Amino acid sequence: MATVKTSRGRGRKGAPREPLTVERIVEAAIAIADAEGTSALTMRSVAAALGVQAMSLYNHVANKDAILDRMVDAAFARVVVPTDVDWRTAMRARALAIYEVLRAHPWAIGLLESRRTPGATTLTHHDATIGVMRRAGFSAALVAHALAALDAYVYGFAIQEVSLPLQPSEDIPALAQEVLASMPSDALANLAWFAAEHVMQPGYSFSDELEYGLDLVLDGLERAHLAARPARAARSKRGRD
Amino acid sequence: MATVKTSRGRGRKGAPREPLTVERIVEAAIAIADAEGTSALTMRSVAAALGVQAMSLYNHVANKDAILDRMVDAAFARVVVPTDVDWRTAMRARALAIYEVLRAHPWAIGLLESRRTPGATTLTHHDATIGVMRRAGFSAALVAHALAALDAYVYGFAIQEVSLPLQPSEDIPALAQEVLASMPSDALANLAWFAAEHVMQPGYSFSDELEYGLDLVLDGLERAHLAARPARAARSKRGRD
DNA sequence: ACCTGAACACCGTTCAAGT
DNA sequence: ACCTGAACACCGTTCAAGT
Repeated sequence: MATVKTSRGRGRKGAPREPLTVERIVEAAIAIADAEGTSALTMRSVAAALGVQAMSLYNHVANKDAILDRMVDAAFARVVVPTDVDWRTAMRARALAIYEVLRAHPWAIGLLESRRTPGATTLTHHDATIGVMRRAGFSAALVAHALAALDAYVYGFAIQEVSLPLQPSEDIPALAQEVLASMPSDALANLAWFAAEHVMQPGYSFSDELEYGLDLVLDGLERAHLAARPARAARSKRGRD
Repeated sequence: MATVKTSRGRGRKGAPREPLTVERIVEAAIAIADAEGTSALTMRSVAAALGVQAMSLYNHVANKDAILDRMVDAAFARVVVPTDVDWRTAMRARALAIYEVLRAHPWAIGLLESRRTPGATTLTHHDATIGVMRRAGFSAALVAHALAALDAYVYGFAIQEVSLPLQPSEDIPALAQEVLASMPSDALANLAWFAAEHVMQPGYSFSDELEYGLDLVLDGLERAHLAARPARAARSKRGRD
């Protein structure tokens, strides 16, 4: 079919300007998933974006699953854990950074579930995170509580936000009206109350809920931390670390 | 190929014993997803389980997406919200029930993300949930906080659990050892400390973390609830409702 | 060593044809 | 009204062949 051979991708010297690498493959895959969603992410589409045939990818990655693993790792590489502030500030910043990544790359949420082999980046990140709490005097058990609770909350919040019926810009009140109209009016009286009282109010935005719950969890952890070691906590107020 | 026509699925009277319905299709789809995962869930596999051709399904459902929507709705139909107990007991039971559903049907977690059209069951469930808090005197804003925080936590916890590297029965300590051995030993000192101190301890089970974080969130909500209406809360201690 | 055409065994879905 | 065979335009992946 295609009788014309393009010379794109080749420099003046005749050598391939951009040789195919795992990094370039993952980069192209992320760009496609960001722009068109995971359903558009196929071996053929990734290859096409790189000006290559689908089968060439198999020279650099084992299969599509390997690409998905790398994509998650690459996305989370952007989450930095601040180490020069107190644990609460650091863990709060980390949670918000993870949330931003999941917002920017919604496909990462769906992929979290199926990826089971943490990359080097993920391991380093967790090491830094644990370090923040360890230096603040957290017991290993409390570190486990904090990691599980904070990550669960952020992941789950991102999931909820993605699965909302409509984009933020669209008319949520209108949808609420329509849904309510389709049912016996008194069957969903509480939902109607909630919609009228809250969801349909002018400034409503689900995203605003993120920090409320996050601070709820951080409050609880702080309380547990102080209860476990009140002496040292008081001592560290005046002095080092 | 298949020259033998079976008479299974037909009663003695010659009439189809189990006519194809949306309910039977969804039921079969759930059974397949539970047993073999979503990757085994195809129009052809669902049809085969019902002793029918793939194309017959289209007489009862619009497409595969419609089946997925129905599956999520059917799974969550099993979550009941107790209405004869105080709000905290009710919301705690609801959270644990949702968690149980997500554990029993791990495919539901992955589907949560993409399903955007709530069914009648989902709406009724939310109405009952809002009712529990409304009757306890929650403001609409606090109801929103509670719903977002609790659901985020439970969904996120289920996601984390599914994405754990290994099944509970397998040897997590062994994996931890292997991972640590593959890196420079001091590069992941905090992770090593955490693993030795906590993950590799005999009784370790990630599932145990669920209730800790759940109670953390419930504590925070209770505090907010009491702070917002201390007078009425005290009054309801002695008396009606 | 890296790239590729052709092919395989699958998908979801359409359509015209059967009863 | 409901079921179906054949076909379409896709998938991920293998393999033998090219350079």
